[in-house]
Amino acid sequence: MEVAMVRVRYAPSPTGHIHVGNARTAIFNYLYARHEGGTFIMRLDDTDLERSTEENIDSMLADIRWLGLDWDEGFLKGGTLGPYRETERKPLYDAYIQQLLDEDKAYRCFCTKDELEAERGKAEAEHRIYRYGGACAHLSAEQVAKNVAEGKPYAIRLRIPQEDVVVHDLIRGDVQFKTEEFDDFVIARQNGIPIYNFATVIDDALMHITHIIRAEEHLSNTPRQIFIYRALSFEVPQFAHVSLILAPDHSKLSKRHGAVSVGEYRLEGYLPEALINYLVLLGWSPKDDREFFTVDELVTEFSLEGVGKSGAVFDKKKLTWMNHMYLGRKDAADILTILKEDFAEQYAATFGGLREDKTLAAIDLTKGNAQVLPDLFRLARNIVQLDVVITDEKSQEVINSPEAKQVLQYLLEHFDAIPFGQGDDAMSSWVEDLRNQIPLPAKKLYSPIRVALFGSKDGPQIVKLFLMLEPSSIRERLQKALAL
RNA sequence: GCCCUCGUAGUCUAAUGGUCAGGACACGGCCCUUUCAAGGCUGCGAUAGGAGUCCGAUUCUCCUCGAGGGCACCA
Repeated sequence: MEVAMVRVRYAPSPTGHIHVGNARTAIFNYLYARHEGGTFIMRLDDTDLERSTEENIDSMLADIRWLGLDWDEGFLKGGTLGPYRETERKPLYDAYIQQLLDEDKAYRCFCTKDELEAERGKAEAEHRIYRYGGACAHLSAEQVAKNVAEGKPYAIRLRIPQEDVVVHDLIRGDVQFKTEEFDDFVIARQNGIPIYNFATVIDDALMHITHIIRAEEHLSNTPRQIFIYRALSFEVPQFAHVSLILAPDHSKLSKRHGAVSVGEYRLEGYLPEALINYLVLLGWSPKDDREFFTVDELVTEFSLEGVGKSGAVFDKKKLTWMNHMYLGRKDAADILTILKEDFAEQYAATFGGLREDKTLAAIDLTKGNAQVLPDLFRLARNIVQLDVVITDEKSQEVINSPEAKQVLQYLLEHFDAIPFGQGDDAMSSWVEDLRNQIPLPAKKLYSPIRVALFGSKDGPQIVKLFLMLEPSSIRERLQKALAL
């Protein structure tokens, strides 16, 4: 027997940049597909014409590409089961709606909005659960024909069988729903456009999606979707509902909580590998203590069994910490490429016109102290620019101290003794030996030097600064600092 | 209101019907180091509450509470 190939999809509504919650869903789908050797499909749920602009589609795709989630089939990629935009699939929806009508599994509902509202209001007043009363459920063929002939507008409702439904969820187990919770719901509006639950089922079924991995908010709608699968004799796929990502106050993550989209994190200077790593850990865990994973490692390790059930609060501090770790380990050359592309303006302002090896060295020297990419401009500027800007008050105090004068004075007087060009070891021992030359505690001795050369009492090792900077530049910096 | 889901420290999480409930972020201390970061050690800190089953429950059952989601001719 042939094992069915895993096919999963990511079906965003292109309304702009991708929300981190959506991004995590995309990542889970991607990882599952890759882990199973399956197919990852990209479909556009672009029926919201107002918001689904080309511009929004572009920024959404930019986010996906930035994360590195390449898809095998679908929008812009093609495939045999397209089209892959919902707006181009209307004829398919129409055909299946017609089929349901022909088989009397669905019917035309001529009720007006007012009538339905009255019905709903009455139910509420009587404290009953509102369900569609079924006024149009059993109209005679003649009556229907007459209404249609008269041009009465109608929606299409699906007949719901009197049976309980169980959703077999790969993350949550069996979830039971009672038949009385459902009424004959609308699958196509008066204007003929199908509602989301219908379109998505047709799309998923026709594209032979085997596993639907999506956010928990869809769990309650899954029974309705299952009714549609059954009515059309489609095979019901496997479901996996992932819990939501929450704001620190446990509310929905929104703009008022700061950055919420992938695009914003990119602009703030986060690395895609750090974002992915962090996002994956929100809801998924290996069964051990490991926390750092490359995408390749995630592909081998990922499983739906490892996905948790409870909602997760988005903790930017931990993301930032993780980004910091990734930055410290990343090649300076790779960092430089990103700075040039994503932070062109700041790059030009800080490193413009500079020899690239100088820039690389400065980045290499300071990347371990950066939390997000733009930090590098602040940190590296004092290395590559002629004038040193003192970064904070504490550092200012250090350079103003009498000990600082003493140290800087000494260095200038013995400038010729500094072993420039004689290698790391020589410089190292010279820096070491300073402690014998100047009778000061290490802290008092070294921090003024760092402030003079780097603008901050914290940062690179003194030895590295002496090795990295031009001797003439060092002399100048010492003089300037002394003159302060 | 009805339905569904979830509930381990401030946050992300691991584990177990029976060892000190483990790791990470954050926070505090110590070590290392010329500083910060990194690294090492360490401290603070959790099984929402109540019943029940059991020799024993954080784990199984029920109730309560809390949080989130869904109930549309939105997606």
